[in-house]
Amino acid sequence: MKANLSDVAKEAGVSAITVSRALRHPDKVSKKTLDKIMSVVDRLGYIPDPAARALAVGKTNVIGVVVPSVTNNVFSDVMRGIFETSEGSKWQIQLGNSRYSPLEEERLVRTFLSQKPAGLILSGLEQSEATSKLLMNADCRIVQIMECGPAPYDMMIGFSHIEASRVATRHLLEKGYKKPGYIAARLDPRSQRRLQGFEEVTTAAKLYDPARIVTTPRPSTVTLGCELTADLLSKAPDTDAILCNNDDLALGALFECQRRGLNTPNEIGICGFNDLEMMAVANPAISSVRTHRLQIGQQAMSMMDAALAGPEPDPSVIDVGFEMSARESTNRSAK
Amino acid sequence: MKANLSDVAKEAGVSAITVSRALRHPDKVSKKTLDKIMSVVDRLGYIPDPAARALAVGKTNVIGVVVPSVTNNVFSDVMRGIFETSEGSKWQIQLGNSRYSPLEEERLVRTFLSQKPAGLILSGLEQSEATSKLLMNADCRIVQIMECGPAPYDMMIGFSHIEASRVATRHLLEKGYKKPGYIAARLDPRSQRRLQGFEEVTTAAKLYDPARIVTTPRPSTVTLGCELTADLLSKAPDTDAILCNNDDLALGALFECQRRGLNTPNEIGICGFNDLEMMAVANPAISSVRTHRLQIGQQAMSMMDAALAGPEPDPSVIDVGFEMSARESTNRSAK
DNA sequence: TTGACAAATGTTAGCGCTGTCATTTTGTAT
DNA sequence: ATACAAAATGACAGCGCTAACATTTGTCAA
Repeated sequence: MKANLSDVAKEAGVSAITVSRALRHPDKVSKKTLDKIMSVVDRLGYIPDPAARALAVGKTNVIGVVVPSVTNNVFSDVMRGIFETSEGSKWQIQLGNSRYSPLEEERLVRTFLSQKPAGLILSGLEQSEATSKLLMNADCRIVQIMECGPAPYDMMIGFSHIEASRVATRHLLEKGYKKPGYIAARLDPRSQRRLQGFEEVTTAAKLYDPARIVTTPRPSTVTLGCELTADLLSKAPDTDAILCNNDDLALGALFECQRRGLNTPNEIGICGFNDLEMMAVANPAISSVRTHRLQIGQQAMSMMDAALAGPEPDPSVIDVGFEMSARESTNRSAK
Repeated sequence: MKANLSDVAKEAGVSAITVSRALRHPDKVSKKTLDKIMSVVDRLGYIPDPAARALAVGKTNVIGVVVPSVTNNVFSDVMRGIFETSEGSKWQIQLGNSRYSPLEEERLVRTFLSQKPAGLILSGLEQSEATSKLLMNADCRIVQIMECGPAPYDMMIGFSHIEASRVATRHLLEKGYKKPGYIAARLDPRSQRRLQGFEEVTTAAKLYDPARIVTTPRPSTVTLGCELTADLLSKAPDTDAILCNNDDLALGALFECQRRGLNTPNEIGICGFNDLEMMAVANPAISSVRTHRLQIGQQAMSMMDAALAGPEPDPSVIDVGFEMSARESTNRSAK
């Protein structure tokens, strides 16, 4: 019932390989036969079988994407960028959710590699030993996203998390906060580097106090932001600012402070991370570090496309940076 | 360099087909040879080539999932459910983002079908004419998610959006609100049915006023919730409650009302839709209609798995319902 | 007109796997 | 020991496509 290459070939009065060429390398076929073939393809509604092609060529059009979470706002933005940019191209995006587990990531990479993908997009700098080995020997292009660091497998796009949190911490200190705390959930490597940036800067300013750092392995939610804030404030009631590992927590922190009648920013400053759109419209508007999530997704896909299409993309490592979005929630002098 | 079936066969001293059987139908192979083959498989690190298998069998292990948005919280929860439940199974999830466009959905369905997938998971009741035709003739199982309605292609899991908004609207009326408004963004078919439920109930109660309905095709955000609320309040300043098409808008509505010094719930009630976790911790806590998004994803995948594994899943159409989460933001008498 | 070369098209074989059917081995009852 | 069925294994072909090489056709200059 479904037409295949030789059906089209027969109908067009040419050989199968000519049809194949017409479809894959139209410039290798004369205008006349090309037209004829195309009209037959249309008429028969022919659609090539990707499995047969994959078998013959030893490669697929699959680009595997491994993200640690599909619900996290950060990665949904990245994913959107990837999907948008791949649209219309021949690349077939295949998504895997590693749930922040290096082992699950390894399993996914294995599955993807068995499909002989054209490319792989992975999150972060560190993979399990085994995954690393797989990737080194992989016969496909690789883009690492979210972070910038040394020794990429291939290509890379992201920013420095430690530098971003240094900037946010300095912002709090500049605003005059003297007893800054830190709350974090789900300490993946990137979160840990952000915490590290906070510790560095506060230590240098002689304002470091481990009692003001509250973390949990639980996944981040707004509700958890409330709980961590409550925790922090019970352990160290004199805390005058909270740097939050992400915006969910920051919103939760704000809600919790409101509930306790603590004025933000005067009694307590709050700063988030990522700068989700809602930060700007909260009351008070919440300061945050803007990260370029959509752009990371888009450019990761563009780099991949470029690398697969032809000449090497230049550069192959991109630091997209970040910006401090200072708002009311840390503007102590205001009001 | 990479081992294939016959490498394993040679090494194990059997024929290729026996290795194939050992892997696919272990019960058709004697214990002794099975053990030998498995040890060789391990030693050689043999991984079957899915493309070759697909070509031989005329079917893949792919399950295509088409969602209208990868950033929308609703669908990220659904996706999480699907990914979680598929983990460990042989099914390979492939995700497509239709961006709420029936044409893009059609393109995706075409691409998926060309891969001879085992199954397809689609969002919503209505597809383009062409998509419908494709799906009717498709040689794979289909699960429609998010909504329940008549005439499923195959299987279905969701809830009644119109009934859900009727319940929410009645909740507002029961709480004594007399001039309820409605704000909505991105009017997909499901949003439209929710609006319809609101219109029905307010009309029946003789409280319907088109001036209190503000909609936009723009994608939903918290910021947009602020804007739509501002719009609504400028058009109909005496509005005493807002039913929001989703929780992003509801949070925006709350922020905007706070900014205007309007007390929620006394001067203005606010109700959202979906009941994202953050609704419960806002100040005041925001009423919403809880929808079972994770469950929809999980069960959609279970149904699919069951249908592909063996006997027909029963039932093949599931209404997971919803619950009204009444909170402070609509509790007029409180405080 | 002819030869030389490029462009266009065709032939053949094979990618790695599994369905079908044929054959061999094993187990069981007489 | 024999007969017979059931279990286990194997030979072969083919899924639909494309790389590599082979052949034909077309073009142009001498």
